[in-house]
Amino acid sequence: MLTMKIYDELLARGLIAQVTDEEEIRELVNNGQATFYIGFDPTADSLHVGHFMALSLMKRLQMAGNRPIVLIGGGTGHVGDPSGRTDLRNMMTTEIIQHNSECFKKQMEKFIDFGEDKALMVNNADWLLKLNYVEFLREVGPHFSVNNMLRAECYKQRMEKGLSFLEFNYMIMQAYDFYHLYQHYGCNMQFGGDDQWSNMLAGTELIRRKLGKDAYAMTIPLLLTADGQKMGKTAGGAVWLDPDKTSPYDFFQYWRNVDDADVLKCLRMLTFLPLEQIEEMDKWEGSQLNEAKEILAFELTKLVHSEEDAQKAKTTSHALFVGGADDAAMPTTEITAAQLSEGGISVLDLLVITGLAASKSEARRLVQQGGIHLDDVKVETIEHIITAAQLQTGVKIRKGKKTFHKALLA
RNA sequence: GGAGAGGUACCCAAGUUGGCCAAAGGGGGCAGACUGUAAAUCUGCUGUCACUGACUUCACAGGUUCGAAUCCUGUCCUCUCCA
Repeated sequence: MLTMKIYDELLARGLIAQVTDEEEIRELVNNGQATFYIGFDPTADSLHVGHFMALSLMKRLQMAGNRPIVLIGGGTGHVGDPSGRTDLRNMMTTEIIQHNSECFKKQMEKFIDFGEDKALMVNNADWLLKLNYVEFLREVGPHFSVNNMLRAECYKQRMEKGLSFLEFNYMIMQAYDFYHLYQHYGCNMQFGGDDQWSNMLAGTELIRRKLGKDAYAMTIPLLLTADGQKMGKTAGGAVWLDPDKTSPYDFFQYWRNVDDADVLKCLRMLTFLPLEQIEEMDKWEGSQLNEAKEILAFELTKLVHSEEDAQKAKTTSHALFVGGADDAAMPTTEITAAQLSEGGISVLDLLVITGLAASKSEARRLVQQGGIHLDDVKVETIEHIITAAQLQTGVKIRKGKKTFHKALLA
């Protein structure tokens, strides 16, 4: 087990979905001879769980001696990838793309070691944005068959809903990226989510046609829940890596609450725990899985935030669910004096201010349905008032079974 | 450019003989029961607010009418076929 090479470890962890040439890739990767890239389009101002999986793959490969290139899609972001989407992406302005790229960069530096030429970060805006249309068309256009492109899975789904020419070009841009990186940085491999498969193949194809050289591609399975949903999505949106967008506690809780059916898969794919240890957990059943979930949550919070944050989140989680005192990591909202009226605040207002309810109507419903507890006492009436004195010491609000929030007087 | 179909709430989708429509149904989400901070199941809720009432919604802007998601005009967008 200890001598397991990286490729087989990836395989064992379920991190390989499709490969262009298994033997070659195994060889390259195991011997640390791959210079590989993964592209990240700056579609938001923070990375999310989906990106995390790619980053952790990158890290694994880097530890095995391979050289990663992080490609920020500052250029492709202007076009928008239609893969895996049923609707048109909104066009982003150049300013937003730049801002997002910066945010990505900061977050990534936490995972990947960019020191001493061990890894590279490039932005395809640097070469894509200055392309000349006609020149570009003549350079790569002849190598793509529209007939073939239309057959690609990623476009098929869009054929019914409509696909604009702008998006149709995304594949070509990405192929060109690979070609560019191959030429300038000796990048011989591309990794990405399974939904990127056609785009990645287009790249290897372009390299073969233009240079007569071989390049490889490998995809990671999409992280799906047992019932086929994309992982890392909540009703409120994505689970972000930015602690200001998703607090370490909430992040911890997200993983603490995954389905039984998904725990082992997540442990294998996302954590760096030794496989032996994970296989051990695979034998666990029933409520014992709760322990596995906690390990999962702890490990991931540690990776994404810090060991300290993970410990805090865990302690708080215990305090809230099994009893205990330390609830330091509970999301907290400070109430200002200006938000009080006559020395207090109504439950409804409080719920809205803390974001536990999106509107007063929702807050009212929550209370009426018995979903709100203040310091473990059920709120019986929508007219309930919380006094300034109570806020002074801090009020623990519980919404439903597992959402906790603290309100404190500023 | 021509012909046709269509744009309804978070998503899908009814509703177009004008009032009984804040708008069926499903999904999702939230809450309650059950539980293991799981799944499945059952129940309720799911536009906003000053909530037994009022207000704003059915692509957008106008119009007809006592009254419009439903009728008329214009605009924008999508799909299908033709070019």
